[in-house]
Amino acid sequence: MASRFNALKADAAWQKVWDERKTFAADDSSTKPRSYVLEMFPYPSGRIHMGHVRNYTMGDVLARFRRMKGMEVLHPMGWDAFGMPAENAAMEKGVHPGTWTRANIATMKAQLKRLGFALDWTRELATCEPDYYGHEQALFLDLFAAGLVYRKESAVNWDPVDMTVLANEQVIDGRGWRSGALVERRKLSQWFLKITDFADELVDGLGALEHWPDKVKLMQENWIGRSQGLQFKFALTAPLPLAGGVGGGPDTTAATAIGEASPTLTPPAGGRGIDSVDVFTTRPDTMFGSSFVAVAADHPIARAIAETNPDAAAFIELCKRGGTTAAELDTQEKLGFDTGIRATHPLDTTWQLPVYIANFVLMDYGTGAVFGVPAHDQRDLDFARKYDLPVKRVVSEGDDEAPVFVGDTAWTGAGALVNSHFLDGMDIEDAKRTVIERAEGEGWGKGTTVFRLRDWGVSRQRYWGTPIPIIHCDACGAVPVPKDQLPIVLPEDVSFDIPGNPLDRHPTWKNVPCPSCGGAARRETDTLDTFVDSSWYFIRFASQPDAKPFDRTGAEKWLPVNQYIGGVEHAILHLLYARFWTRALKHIGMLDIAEPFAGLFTQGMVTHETYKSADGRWLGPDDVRDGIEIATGDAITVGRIEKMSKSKKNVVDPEPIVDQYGADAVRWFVLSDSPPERDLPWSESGIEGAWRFVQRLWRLIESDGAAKAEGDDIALRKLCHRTTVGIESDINALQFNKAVARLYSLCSAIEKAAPSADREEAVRTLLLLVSPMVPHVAEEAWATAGNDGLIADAAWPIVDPAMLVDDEVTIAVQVNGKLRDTLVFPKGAPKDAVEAAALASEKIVRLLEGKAPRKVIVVPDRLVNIVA
RNA sequence: GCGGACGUGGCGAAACCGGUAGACGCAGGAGACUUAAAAUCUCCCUCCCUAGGAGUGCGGGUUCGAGUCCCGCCGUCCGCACCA
Repeated sequence: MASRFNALKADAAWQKVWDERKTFAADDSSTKPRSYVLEMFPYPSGRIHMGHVRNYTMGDVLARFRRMKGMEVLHPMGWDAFGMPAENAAMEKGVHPGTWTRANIATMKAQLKRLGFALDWTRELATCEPDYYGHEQALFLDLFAAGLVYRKESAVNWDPVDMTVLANEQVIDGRGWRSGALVERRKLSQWFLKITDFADELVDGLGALEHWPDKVKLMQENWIGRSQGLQFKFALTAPLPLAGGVGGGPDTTAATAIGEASPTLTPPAGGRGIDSVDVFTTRPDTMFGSSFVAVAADHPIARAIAETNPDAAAFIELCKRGGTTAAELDTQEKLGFDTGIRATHPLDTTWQLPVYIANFVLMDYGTGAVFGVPAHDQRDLDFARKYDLPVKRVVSEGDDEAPVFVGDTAWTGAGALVNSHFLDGMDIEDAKRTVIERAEGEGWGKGTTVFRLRDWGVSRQRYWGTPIPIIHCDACGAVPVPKDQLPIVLPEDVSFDIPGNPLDRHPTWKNVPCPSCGGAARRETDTLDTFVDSSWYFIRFASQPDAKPFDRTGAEKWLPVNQYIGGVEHAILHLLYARFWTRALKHIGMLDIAEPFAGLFTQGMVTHETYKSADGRWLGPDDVRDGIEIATGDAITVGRIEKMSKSKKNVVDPEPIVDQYGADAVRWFVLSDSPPERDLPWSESGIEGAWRFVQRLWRLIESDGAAKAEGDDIALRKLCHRTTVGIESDINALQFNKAVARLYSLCSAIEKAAPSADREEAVRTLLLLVSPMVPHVAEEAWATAGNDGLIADAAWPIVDPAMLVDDEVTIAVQVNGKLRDTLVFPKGAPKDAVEAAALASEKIVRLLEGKAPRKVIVVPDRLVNIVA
């Protein structure tokens, strides 16, 4: 027998066997209990990285484990294959995005295969192929027919580098999430999905997601940003004439409260001018504390005034120049411009409030106008102090009920209403309710819910995406492409030598007859945001008929995904969109699943030390040995352990590591040590340790079974059963680091044990237990030991509960809570016997010096604490 | 600013419901085997003034007993950000 496990040879051999036998293909018609294990599918950027290896290894262990436990497991893989990098490559290298993407897929697929993942490759899909995106177009049309898709001209986030529109979610600190370029505001006609129709459900549904991290649920909740309050009108004392460009009804670019066409301004009966201003507040209880009204710089009132007032126009310009980054907002002073207009307080028509234009009011939240209550809002207080506006207390701060509020910290806490007429003495919640009821009764306001979430703009001015199946006709408007004409396939003959979208200048693809009237018309040349592609791929994995996106019954057999695993960077975007899409499909009756992902796990990143040369260049791990730069011989500085990134050069490419150590060592390493939700520091010595363990397993198997051993080893047998239960719970909780520790312990115990029948059985158990993690060496050993079939198909060891019971326990003996001695007792020994033995212990007798203990606490089978 | 998570040896980390802190691994040290090296095996490995004492970021508290619970600080990381 060979003394070393030849990973290179064994890996390839077993991968071939799994492939040929389609071992991991999921059977749709199986009657076994089902489990759908899914990792977020990769973007085919070129090569897999360690983050992929870690992500897919975790899912793989779970999938293999569940198969061994007798479940029918769906564990598929595909490619999130549309997107910008392919077009960038096209521009840089003159290669077609499709050619580049498909080559990357081939490379990465081969790399994944070399890691031995138990994937059902028969269901592989790539979102860039017409047999995927054609079905997506059909779904888009279904949503369109259901009224969940609409087109509107709107101010959008325009990324000048990527030359495309970004969703709000894709703008970070005013910059494009991918390009990092400063985002501009542009007006474009865009397609939107009505995610806001589901805003309430998307928040409420989070409550039922027991197996999601609280952190992610909280992030989604904050993102959706539901606020309940009162929307109401302040009447203006004199109508404001509408100047030039602002005339007519509600402004379509202004954000409105969700679910209502709430006008931000109301023309008076005569149809001329603005006579009121709508505001939204979450604190209607504080209405008697208000001292001003403030509108956003781009509010219709502000614009109307700017038409005739140059000072106002100048102030609006000043507001627009203000920065939007965190630091700028923090330091920016609250500025206002008194318009001279006065608003009438709805609860006291003799009370008039000044209307300001203010730089801290946002047009795209609520109604773009607020009323200020300085005593109970810090921002309002800063503003009031600056412009010398009244500061009136309406919620008592402890025992302070004085009407005039002094100090510079607003009181936002609980308290009883004061100085508020009919609200006096109520608590905040009662007062809110009372004011809303009154507003609704008197018709000047309405209880409303406002969301931070906006509708999802899905139009992208790019080539490499799903074509939006719409044709624009001058006579008929936007006409859906008839379903029998799907898929609308991207034209191959495109070039990327000029910036912009090649579809827009394609002569034959773009110009088509109108499906409705037959006249000359143009295809929509925008493509869908790639987040649409990833919003339903998990459904297509579960069911992939040719003629439709999925079969409802087929999909419902597998869905929801039992365990979804991926990076926390998708906590909002992808996961929110997929939750929305699932609800939208339910809404139109295509799928009856409440939530797409029953369980979610967000894994940590793979990190590595960083190195810098003497002259400050970043160095890669291969450039460095024993603290010196190999090329120059100079000493290097070791920097922080950080996420692997090309810019810091601290990337370790998995492929050469697999070449050198084999798939099992890599898999074992990424499962070891660090808890999976935390970052994993990659290290050369760590992978060597993992490789040593694989070899150690192999030696153990080789040394076993030469001659049939006889006899019992009850302790070892018990350890096997205990380890088995432990690992089951570790894997179910995705705590692979703990499972690894247990396996090391079992391995050591077997190595130390004398030959016996139990030891032989223990080796067999160990093999089964490690097989989800290191499947190649496990298969090789399984076959070498003469077992029939694959270990991948073998059953998980059965635990005998009787074997989990210990008959002896070690009892700690403490004096005043400090450990002084230990005693071994049969399990369940009577309290007084244990107490007597503890008090009789030599060490305890010496410590007590003859004094009687004041108290003795006995915890059965655990400890004795003597209080001296 | 708001919200959240986390702080345990040289390092990654364990510790069920408040009950023997540091399992397991990495690095390091000593020894065995070997002509030698590698591999492998055995032992040591929190700190200190070592019959003992101290110790889970710091300071208090509850308890027979606190890494774990409570209060107050300090620090690190993550998310959101003028959200009315």
